[in-house]
Amino acid sequence: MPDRPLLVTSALPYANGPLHLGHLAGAYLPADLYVRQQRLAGRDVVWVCGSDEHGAAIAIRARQEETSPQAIVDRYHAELKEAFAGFGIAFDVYGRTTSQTHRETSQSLFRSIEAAGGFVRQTSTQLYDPEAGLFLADRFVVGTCPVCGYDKAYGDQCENCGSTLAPDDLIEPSSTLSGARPERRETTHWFLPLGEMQPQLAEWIGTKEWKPNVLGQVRSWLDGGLSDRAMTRDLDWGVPVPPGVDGETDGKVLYVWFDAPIGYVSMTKEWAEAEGDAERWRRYWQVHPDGTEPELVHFIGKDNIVFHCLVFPATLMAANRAADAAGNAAQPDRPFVLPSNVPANEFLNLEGRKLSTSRGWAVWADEALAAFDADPLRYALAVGLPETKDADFTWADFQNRVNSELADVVGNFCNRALTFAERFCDNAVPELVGPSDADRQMLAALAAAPAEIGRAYQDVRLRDAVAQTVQIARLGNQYLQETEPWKTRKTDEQAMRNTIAVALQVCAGLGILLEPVVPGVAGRLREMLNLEGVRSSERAGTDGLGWDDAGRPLLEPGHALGTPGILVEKVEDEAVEAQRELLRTRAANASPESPTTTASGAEAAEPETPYAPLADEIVFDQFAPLDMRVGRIVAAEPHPNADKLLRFDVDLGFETRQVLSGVREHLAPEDLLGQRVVVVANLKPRTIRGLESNGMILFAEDRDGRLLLVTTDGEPGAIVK
RNA sequence: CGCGGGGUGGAGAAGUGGUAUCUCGUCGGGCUCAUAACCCGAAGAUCGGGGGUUCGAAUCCCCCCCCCGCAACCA
Repeated sequence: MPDRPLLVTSALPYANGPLHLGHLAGAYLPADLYVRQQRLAGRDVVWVCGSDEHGAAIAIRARQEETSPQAIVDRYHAELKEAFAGFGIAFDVYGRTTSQTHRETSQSLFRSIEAAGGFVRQTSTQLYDPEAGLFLADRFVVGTCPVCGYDKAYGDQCENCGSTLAPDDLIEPSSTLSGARPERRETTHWFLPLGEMQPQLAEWIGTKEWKPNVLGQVRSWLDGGLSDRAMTRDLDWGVPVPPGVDGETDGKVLYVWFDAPIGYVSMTKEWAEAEGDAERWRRYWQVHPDGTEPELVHFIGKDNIVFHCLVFPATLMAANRAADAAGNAAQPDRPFVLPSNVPANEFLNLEGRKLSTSRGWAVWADEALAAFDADPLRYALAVGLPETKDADFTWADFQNRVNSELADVVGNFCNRALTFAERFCDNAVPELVGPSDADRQMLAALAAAPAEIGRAYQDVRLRDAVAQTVQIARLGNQYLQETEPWKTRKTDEQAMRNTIAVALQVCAGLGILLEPVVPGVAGRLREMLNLEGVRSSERAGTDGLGWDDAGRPLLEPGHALGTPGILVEKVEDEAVEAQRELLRTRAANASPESPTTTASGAEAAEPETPYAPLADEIVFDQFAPLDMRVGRIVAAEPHPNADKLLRFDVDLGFETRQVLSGVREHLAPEDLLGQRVVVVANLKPRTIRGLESNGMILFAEDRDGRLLLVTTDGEPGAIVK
């Protein structure tokens, strides 16, 4: 069973931002640990990843920054690749979805599914921006509300009066992208008929023994009933819908969630080409002619579960069905395998708070690597992986784990054995003669380690695997304490030599067992031991000493050792304090909670986001209908039935009324109490999730999305004009 | 009654019917080969709360509370 070829994937990072510790802990470090161990164990494994470079978010961002999407993805692809390399994340290939191979692969898959009737086409009318040359989502259309005359109503609804609108209802509609007047055009998209495929998917999922968080999520989707999903978009950035399929393909691209997972396939192809055997990718993706199935494992964060457990498998099923239907004898294609495991991780918090890149609450990979080696970071993340629930990364914890476990237990144990050998055994491995019970027990524990720890890796219980590895060094320390070579040196020299011989064998074993977690440390340890011939954990192979060899004595008697030294440096207080300070500073500059006044806050770094363009000119008659009043907030509390809403009682002088506002994630109720704010008082009341909102409180929104109160000294009820 | 995951000594975790385990931290002791490291011992948990099933419940059933994610909502 371990002989089945293994393909591992890590979620493709989206190429519009840099890498942070949360990403690493979710889909990359776990996969790296898993894959390195499998490679050491001699497994035939390929690990693919790459940048996801398509999608509307990148296209829109390029427009806003007045640059090309290609320029954005080029920049972040290079950054991501470098950050991964810095952390020792050893993919076999790191590709990108803008590559030619990927375009061909995803188009060809699309075409064959389409040809076999695997898609359903559905037509609808949508607004089209003739200037920008693309279709617009409703919210990218603004215009004047036919109900209240508000001039910045969106295509789906008016934020002023609450009317639900269709883009067609707007007076003077314009595109937020180009300002052009949108046209109505018909558009047809290709849908994957998930509803129809549900029985197949359910049957397939039913046989799985995946993590509870994954299965729970998937079952929930199935119970709710799957609906068909569009696999194409009207956009000018992405893999074009292949020409030649039945239907209008102009201006249409594949939906990112259709093309990105196929990236796993295309990147495997690119890997195979680089290996000099272009057809070799099939070995890891398709059922072999002899019937053996490769294993496919997706490492992802919990936010990607539905795509990897339902949508992508459905795509592969559709492709397999298409291959069957084609019945093309000339090119009989073998079926794709479906994922055998999807070990999705939960999320990593930072210092007790959720990560938030916009609020500066994140540890960026390059910053962390500027301050620390990759290994200590890898270790601390690995022992605190969010495997079963969200985990918290703190710098205090990082320092503590690295110092008291990696340095004190592992590093110091090796240092004890090596320096003792240097001082009292001529820096060579003594011969084991007439071992004691303690010696035998220590060697037995070492012998059992590879299988036991290997099982933890195999089951993707990575925290456990790492803890068990450290446990070997802990046993080593106990063993040294028990056998007391510093005493037997004077009373029973052979006993001392036996102790050192055994301790050194344990070190040698650790030189392999530590490799998946802290490859740099493991390499240095092997150098100090002068232990050569261990196979690489960075690419698959069977040459040299492997995982299972870690359990047996690897050092011959008389073997000359290298130069002992400090194996793991401690993390100094100042270093972690500097990181905490960095985080604090950045968060203070970005945090909406920080009570900085306008005066002192003005010194803060200016965000790079451009100002929103000025809206179209209006005439006084359009402004006049608004009746705005000063109101004093006399009660503020969360909406009982909505996560983002606050409920206010506002005293308008002549009456007190209830107003709802979607600011819960920006502002704390207690900070708002007693404030005098500006209220749009003649807005038509509307009920939202069970409570009526009678007016609208005005807020100022910064360019980075922060909300601030618009306050005034006026008395409640005062007219604002 | 939206859906899913989780709540175990100060912190982080293991434990799916039979004396509550491990790591860190704390306190006490020991050792000196070693990175003020290591080893031994102790204190510390009525396993989120309440009911129930059982000879026996952290574990099974019911109700409730809290945290995280998804969905909804953001006048």
